[in-house]
Amino acid sequence: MNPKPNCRPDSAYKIAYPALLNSSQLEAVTVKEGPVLVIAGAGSGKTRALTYRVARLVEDSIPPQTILLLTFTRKASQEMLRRAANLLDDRCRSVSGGTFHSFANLVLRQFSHYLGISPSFAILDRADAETLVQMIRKDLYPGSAVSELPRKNTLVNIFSSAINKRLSIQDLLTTEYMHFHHQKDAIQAISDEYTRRKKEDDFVDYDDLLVYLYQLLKQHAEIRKSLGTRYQYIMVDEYQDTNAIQADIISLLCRHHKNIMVVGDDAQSIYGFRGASFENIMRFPERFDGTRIIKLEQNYRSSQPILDLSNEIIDQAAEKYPKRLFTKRRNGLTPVLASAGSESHQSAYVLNRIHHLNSQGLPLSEIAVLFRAGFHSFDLEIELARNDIKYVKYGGFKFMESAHIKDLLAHLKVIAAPKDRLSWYRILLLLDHIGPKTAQAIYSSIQAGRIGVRGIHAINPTKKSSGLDRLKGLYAALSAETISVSEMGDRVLAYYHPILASRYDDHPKRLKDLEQLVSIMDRYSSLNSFLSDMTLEPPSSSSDGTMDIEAEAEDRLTLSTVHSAKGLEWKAVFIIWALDGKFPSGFAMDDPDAIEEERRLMYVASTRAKDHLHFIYPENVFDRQSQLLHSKPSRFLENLSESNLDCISYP
DNA sequence: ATATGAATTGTTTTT
DNA sequence: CAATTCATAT
Repeated sequence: MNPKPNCRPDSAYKIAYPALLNSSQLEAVTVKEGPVLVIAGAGSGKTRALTYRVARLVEDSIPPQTILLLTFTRKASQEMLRRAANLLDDRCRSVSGGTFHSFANLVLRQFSHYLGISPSFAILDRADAETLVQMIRKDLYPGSAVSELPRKNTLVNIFSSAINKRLSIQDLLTTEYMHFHHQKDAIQAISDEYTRRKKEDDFVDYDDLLVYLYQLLKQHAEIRKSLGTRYQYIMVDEYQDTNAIQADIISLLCRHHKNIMVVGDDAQSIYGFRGASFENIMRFPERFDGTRIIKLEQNYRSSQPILDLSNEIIDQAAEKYPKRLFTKRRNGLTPVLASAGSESHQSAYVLNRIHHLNSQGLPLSEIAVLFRAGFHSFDLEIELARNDIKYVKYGGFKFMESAHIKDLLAHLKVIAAPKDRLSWYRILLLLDHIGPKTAQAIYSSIQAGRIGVRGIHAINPTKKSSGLDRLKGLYAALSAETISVSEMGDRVLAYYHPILASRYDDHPKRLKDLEQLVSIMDRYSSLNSFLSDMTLEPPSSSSDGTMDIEAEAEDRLTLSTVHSAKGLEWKAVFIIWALDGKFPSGFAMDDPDAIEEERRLMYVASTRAKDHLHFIYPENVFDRQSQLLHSKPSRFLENLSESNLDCISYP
């Protein structure tokens, strides 16, 4: 029944695996070769299993560099490797780990010439891609009324979906964007031009990272072999949230050894909007012959009542791997569904319960408030501040996308990638008397010089522009050979500060952000790695980065979108805006697949809780978007057994 | 060509 | 309600 893939006796290992793991976990940890699919329910110790497997492989004398651990965030892989190192020894720290995107970045920088792209390509984040698309739209269809073409945000969504779902733009428009179908030629033309300009300006967007990596592996057998040899043992976490390209990358990477373990939970697939498909995990065994399937079903996190409710929520899902979570924690409190009169009552309810739990000795760090969308917590945040409760917020607002941060980074990006047109435009447009036309002209002459950033010195403005002189001064200072990354940050900030002050009324607040960014730079010795990290793994919370150590020491409440709460757990969890039309989002209402994803999202939310679980919804909320009055609780919480959910009214 | 002020519009989730 | 687009003055 329990195969022993290793010949060494248990006693030969430093770690007492059999004593520390249940039998399914142990199987996942000790199986060494071949394709393995681990179906790991919420809270079933999948992180634990992966961590121990890393340690086990290393203990079996596998060179750590040949182990590749692909995770959803870099933080997740770092945490696992840290834990593995604590279990065994520091060798585990040299295991290769990161996200698909960061892995692709690494490989592409090395092999870019095979693909005909520059090794110093700049990575476009979402906002950059939108800016570029917008420029193209203006060039190709000048004077076109707003309503004639989709907005830039929509255009980028279309391009990205097409790639991630492996559809042509034409097909995608017929299936998902019928209302834009009559503009298919224009949309296609913009897409083609977008592709062309990315090539021309050495830009690579998020999707390109994956597509290029795929092409590299597909078209160049020698690289496939070399990378396949370099990475002998591959593990992928959160496999339910990977898309078709990522699955193909995995296939190619392990074509020669088949040592691939993927771990995931189809019931927690919540990134469909990004092209993730739980088909991936469902069809893994078909794709890899002889796949061993291991199910982790014992839940170590939640009490039985919380699990009963969660099981009931997911039971109504249309499609899933059959599994049933169980726990030994028989006793516990029944989850509560509270209807509040208004949003402020909802906040009052949360505050009230937090005070109560806190006074019973539960630290704030063991409590989280979760919600569907970032802005859902605004009212609560005001109340928390008023009551002097410290919190960290994850998800929603994107620090990296605020204008002042992008301004500062643009000044650094052109040092690493002097061709970066978008950054140059951004820098130049900040100066007085320089508009789009002048910026374009200056950009052209900088490029004509072919001497990188120094090209700026050759510019002789027709009009007197003190701004341009200051800019030249900045780059003269920055081109000193010995300057460190954080010194660069200081210089740019000193240069940018007057511009900041003249543009924004709230510049003191923004200055603090910038200072924080510069202090993050302290940790980097290379500008390039700083810049890649900032686009591939931007700080995820309002107080990420600098204050990591203090933040960990300080007792804070967590606010988070459900998406950003994936993989985490707390003793007490409050899910606010559990209102039909908010959660599920009104957006998903007319699409059955989208509703299914919302259901899984609710399942993810509820399974974060160990002991206390509360759902709250304000009654009678008028939604201007849909012109509807929302007054019912989330449909996922309706028609459940009465014994599983306590319904109350507040106040 | 650029700057400024008025009108309009569409609002998730994230690498 | 903030960000984007449009129209007008410099």
